[in-house]
Amino acid sequence: MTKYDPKKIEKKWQNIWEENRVFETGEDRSKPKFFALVEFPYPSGEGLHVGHPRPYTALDILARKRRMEGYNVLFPMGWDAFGLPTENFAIKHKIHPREVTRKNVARFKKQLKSIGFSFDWSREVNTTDPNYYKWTQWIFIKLFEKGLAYKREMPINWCSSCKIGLANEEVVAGACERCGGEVVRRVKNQWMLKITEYADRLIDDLDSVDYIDRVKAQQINWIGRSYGMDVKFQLSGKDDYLEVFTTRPDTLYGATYMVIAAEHPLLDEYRDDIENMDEVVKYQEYASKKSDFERTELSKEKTGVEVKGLKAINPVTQKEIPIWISDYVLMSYGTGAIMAVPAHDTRDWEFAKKFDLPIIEVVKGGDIEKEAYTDTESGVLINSELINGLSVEEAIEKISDWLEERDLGTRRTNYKLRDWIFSRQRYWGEPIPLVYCDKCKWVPLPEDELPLELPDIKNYEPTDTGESPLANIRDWVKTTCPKCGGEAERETDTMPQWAGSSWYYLRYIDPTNDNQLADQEKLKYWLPVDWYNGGMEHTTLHLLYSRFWHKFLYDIGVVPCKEPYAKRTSHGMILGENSEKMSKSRGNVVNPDDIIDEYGADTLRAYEMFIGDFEQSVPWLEDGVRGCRRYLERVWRLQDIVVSGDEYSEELEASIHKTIKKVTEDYETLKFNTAIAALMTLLNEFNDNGSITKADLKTYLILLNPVAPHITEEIWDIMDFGGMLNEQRWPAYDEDKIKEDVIEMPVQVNGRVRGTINIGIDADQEEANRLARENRAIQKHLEGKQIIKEIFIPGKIYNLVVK
RNA sequence: GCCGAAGUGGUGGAAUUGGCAGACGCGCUGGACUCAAAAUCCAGUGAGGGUUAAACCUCGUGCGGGUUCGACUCCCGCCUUCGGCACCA
Repeated sequence: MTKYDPKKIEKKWQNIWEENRVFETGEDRSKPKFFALVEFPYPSGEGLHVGHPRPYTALDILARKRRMEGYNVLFPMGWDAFGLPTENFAIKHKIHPREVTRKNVARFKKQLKSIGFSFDWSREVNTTDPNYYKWTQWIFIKLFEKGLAYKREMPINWCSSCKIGLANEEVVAGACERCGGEVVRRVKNQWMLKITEYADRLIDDLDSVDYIDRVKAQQINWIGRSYGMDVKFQLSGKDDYLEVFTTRPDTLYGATYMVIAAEHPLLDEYRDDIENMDEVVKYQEYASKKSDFERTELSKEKTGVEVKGLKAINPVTQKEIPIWISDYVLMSYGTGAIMAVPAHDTRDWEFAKKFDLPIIEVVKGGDIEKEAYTDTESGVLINSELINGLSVEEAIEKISDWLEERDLGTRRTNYKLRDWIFSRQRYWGEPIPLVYCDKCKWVPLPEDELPLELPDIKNYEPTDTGESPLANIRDWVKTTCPKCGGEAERETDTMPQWAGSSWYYLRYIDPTNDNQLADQEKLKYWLPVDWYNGGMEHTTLHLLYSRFWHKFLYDIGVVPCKEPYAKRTSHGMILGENSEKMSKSRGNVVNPDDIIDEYGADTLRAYEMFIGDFEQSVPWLEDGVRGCRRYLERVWRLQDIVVSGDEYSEELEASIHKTIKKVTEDYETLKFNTAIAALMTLLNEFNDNGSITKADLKTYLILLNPVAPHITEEIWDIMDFGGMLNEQRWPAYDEDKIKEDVIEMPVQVNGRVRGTINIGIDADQEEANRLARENRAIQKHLEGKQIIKEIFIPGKIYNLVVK
């Protein structure tokens, strides 16, 4: 027997698969289809680390298995290649981002190919390819035409020393990552997408898809739908009011003051009435330096300033109450103002205690001297004239009706979800294909002018006015209006990286179509994606954005179904040996190239899957890699013990059927670690048995093939089993062959196992009792005791309770 | 802080979803083979007690309570770690 030499056989089989186009997807519509999708990577300069192949191997296993089960499988790969790190690299090293991307993609592709994934490379897409982003721009224009894209003033992070806008990532502890300068919030006119218009559908349609529960929960909570009221508080002595959103109008009698966001427009409007404007402005400056995240931290000390000279009137008590500003109220949620009910809200309570504001209990049950009473679900209203004695639920209804009758409030659904800030003042993104004309305002480019290509420039730094670098190319910016032919200027903002990744799965279906995003018939056959696996870190942004775009495309008749992904699962992260996140700065990054070089791609794949629960994060341990290599060596040596025979060995038959069942089910439920453990167990049984038939080995190789495709193909070939392994049928199992007639049943006395009895699978309690009494170990625990209760679970356990 | 997860031997993890805790692998210990080493093979391996050896007993799934004949699994309250928090992707 030859030596197991992964270097040789892996390259060999990768070439054979490629030459024979084994994994290219056909259009055989008679077969059931299986569209398996993994999140396409961002081709960073660092290349792959061992975290990347984890989800890819998982879905590769499913793709390979489904092919053997007779499915027409689409398993594609591409590049999410626009983005900030490439641009920053380009700025630093004076290399065009296109060139950086080209190199990175080439490296990634070579690495992925060396792992032996069964991707259909003929369908590769790249978001930075003009033929691709033509359609990203096309979708944006459609959104614009349907009124779902609009411009609005939004705060951005502004480095006061570099004079450029910064990504959140570039702001470290309130300072600019590049220069350490102070970062403040500054408003900028930004393109926004109305994802909020789809909020209800994005929640409700989750009922129709098979996503793991924690993904659904995260999406629902992120959208944050709540039912409540907009309540008007009249401004004292003014013909104007301050509106708040509240989910608890029943606590209105307990509203003893109001808090508005530091950016609330009211402050500007009534600046002449405000007696302490200096103090207010100072606080506004203070708040502008904080992110929303820092502002809402509960643990921190509450800060705020009373707005003197302005008062509001509580609509039910008619009492005048003060208005404060504080950074715990955000302009981006609700109306940017709250009615504070300190007795029943923790933050309001802390604020009231600190600034000595009145606290009025309106729901009975807590001790408001000690803390806010917030767990009010079963409470009863007090100190609330109109609704005293009512339950919270009844009180909400009654007071809401009362307010609506008097035009003091309106029932409304509110969302935490905010519209999507779509503009970036950056170079390396899709240009927004709009033109501004004084006469016609914003005008989209006609379809035949797409793609609007990114112009070549030398300097990628944003301008010091905060505009994108494109604004400096006057020739490019100056254009004519497509509508009236007059003078016009191009939009210089680009799109965020999310744009290209919001619809890439569609392009795989028809990657070279020049006339439309994808052919209708093809979309009808392939959609929806049957199984989409990706990281939990993409649950709220990418996944939601792409569901939003898909729904929009459904609305305009481009795609045939409401949801893009029928099923969504999620993998855990692979950590470094020190159990910390792999990163260059921590120096714990493991490169798959090194693993392949030393142990082979099959070992890498097997370890990636055997390492632990697929859905959990887990540290990478090189010792474990060696264990998988040893396992494959043992598989290789099975060749030594093969004897002829087209039937399963009698002694192994039951185990083989059991393993087929276990492996088949475990692959489908992402329990790759236990599938491999079962294969290891069967291998041990093979070796204990001393010999195996050809049939035993054939089935074994097929079951292992999705995990370790190269070694199994090679053994199949050496054994001359005929054809290629990847063309074989997935084995079936026979339930009758697995069933055991007699089982070893544990017998407990007072809940502790004291022995086991061999008992027929269908035996009854009487039989169990007889056998248990015959068993000496069990007998010992029954002597001199009285049986007061017996629990017998057929086929499982027998428990005797004695006294 | 808010939302979502996780916590089991020296170690990665397993446990048919309330029924023998620790499958499978790693590591370690001992043995075989070898001039020797590596590789390979065989045996052992949760902790404590007990025995010449076994049997056997007690404890044990982050911490504290609870439900149950029976809890890693369910309930209540904590602690710790990880993912996300909207311009990293």
